[in-house]
Amino acid sequence: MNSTEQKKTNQKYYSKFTRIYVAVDCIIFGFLNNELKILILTRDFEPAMGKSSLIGGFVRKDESLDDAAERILYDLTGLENVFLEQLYSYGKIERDPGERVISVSYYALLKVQDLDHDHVEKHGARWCNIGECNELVFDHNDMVERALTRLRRRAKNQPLGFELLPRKFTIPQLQVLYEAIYQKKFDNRNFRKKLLAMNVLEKLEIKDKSTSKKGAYLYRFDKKRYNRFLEEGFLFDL
Amino acid sequence: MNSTEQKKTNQKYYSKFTRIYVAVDCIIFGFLNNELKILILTRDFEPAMGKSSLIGGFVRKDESLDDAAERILYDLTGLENVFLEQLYSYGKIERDPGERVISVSYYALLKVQDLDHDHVEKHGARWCNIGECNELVFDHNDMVERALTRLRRRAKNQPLGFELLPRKFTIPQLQVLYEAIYQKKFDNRNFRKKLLAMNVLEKLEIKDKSTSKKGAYLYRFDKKRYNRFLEEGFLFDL
DNA sequence: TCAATAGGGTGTCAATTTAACTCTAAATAT
DNA sequence: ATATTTAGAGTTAAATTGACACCCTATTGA
Repeated sequence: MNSTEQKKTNQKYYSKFTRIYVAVDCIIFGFLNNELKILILTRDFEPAMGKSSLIGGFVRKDESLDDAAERILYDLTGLENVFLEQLYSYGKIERDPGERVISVSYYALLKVQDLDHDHVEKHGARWCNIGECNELVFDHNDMVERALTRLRRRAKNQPLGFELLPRKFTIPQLQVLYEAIYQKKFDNRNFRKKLLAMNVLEKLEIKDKSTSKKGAYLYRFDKKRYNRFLEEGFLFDL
Repeated sequence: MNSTEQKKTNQKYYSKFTRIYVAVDCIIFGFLNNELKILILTRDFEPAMGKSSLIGGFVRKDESLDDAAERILYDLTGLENVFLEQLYSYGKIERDPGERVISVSYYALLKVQDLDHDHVEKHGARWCNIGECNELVFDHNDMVERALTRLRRRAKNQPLGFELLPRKFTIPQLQVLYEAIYQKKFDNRNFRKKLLAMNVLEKLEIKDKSTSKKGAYLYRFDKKRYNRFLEEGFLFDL
């Protein structure tokens, strides 16, 4: 059997089954005004026109799931090389009242200072505080909740937090971020101690004075040290 | 706009997009002969006829992803109410050479003593040791690896291990299971200590003498105590 | 019947890790 | 110069973890 015949046979075999619309929905996290937020938009199409939803789109026939997620993220934000991870697939029959649609959710961590806010607003998207966006369409609230759970777990074992801050950041900034993620205060001495003990930060000789008179030293995440750290099998836990 | 018109509009909107075959593949774990194994089968259809693969099938239009996974598991094993959790979705364009297929993987934990082995064999499935089934079709090896990683993580934070043993089991049995899962030895005193400290086991007044002359006490997992335990926010870690 | 065997069951201690805690230093604004 | 504000550092007690060795019990077969 040659390749063409092969394909024909397959298509015949597969054609007994249903094909289904597959969508990707993104939970896009950002850290603004010392708060953890996600991007949402108001739907300008049916079903559920006028309601708030996550940013999503359909998977095209010439792209993988990951590609689709990257494309959707790029279209909205203009950003590439953003932290993006698949989360969970939602497949209830009636989850989208319009049609049978399966949705694969992804969550992204943006450095908001890289963002062109006008571009985002032009697409009708806006930032919504975690915990204040409970009125999303379909099963999007479940998606957000699952994303938060995942983020909280991941941020304990991997230095994910850095993905939400500028490349250069201070330790107090990082602490505020972690406090926003976990919704609780950390002891600053212990936070600093554990963080520096991991030895994945490079201290710069510059201070950031935007938040204090004294000024706080800037640090940079050192990916090489982090990789060494992973190979040695250590665990990151704040 | 009434409901029928609504649906029509949606279909028109959605119809610009591609529909895709969606499959479910199951990584079915079992504990036999003191080893952790998974069920695989030899494909009797194209593509990749004759090669080994996980157990899978296509999602039908009248069932959710979870339903499809349960159905596939039931058809092969005749079992219901089995531990089953969604794992990850695979969406590379060429992952299945026959057609564009997206696969949502699930992993299951079977109590093998509940299993009708003839029934399973009639379906052409067989048990394969973890680590000895590296020659699976498509991306199924990735699926197995991801399932193992997940199982190892979950088994630390939830008493998942019980799902792979009979309802009544001894502590040494459980330890052997955990050693098979993590591929390392545990200290039996520490294992027992931590396990019993969680207070989710009910000790029975019967001994199992199948593995020793002295006999080991049987225990039963106490779901009520476990739920209380979860509500109090404790963590299970061996 | 008694000795040997094979696996089951138990407690302590040292080392490490975690969590709680308070003050001084630096820079700016008044 | 003085007041204000945030950054940054070290100690100790408590809890947790991990290492470690011996006796118990039922069976088997000499």
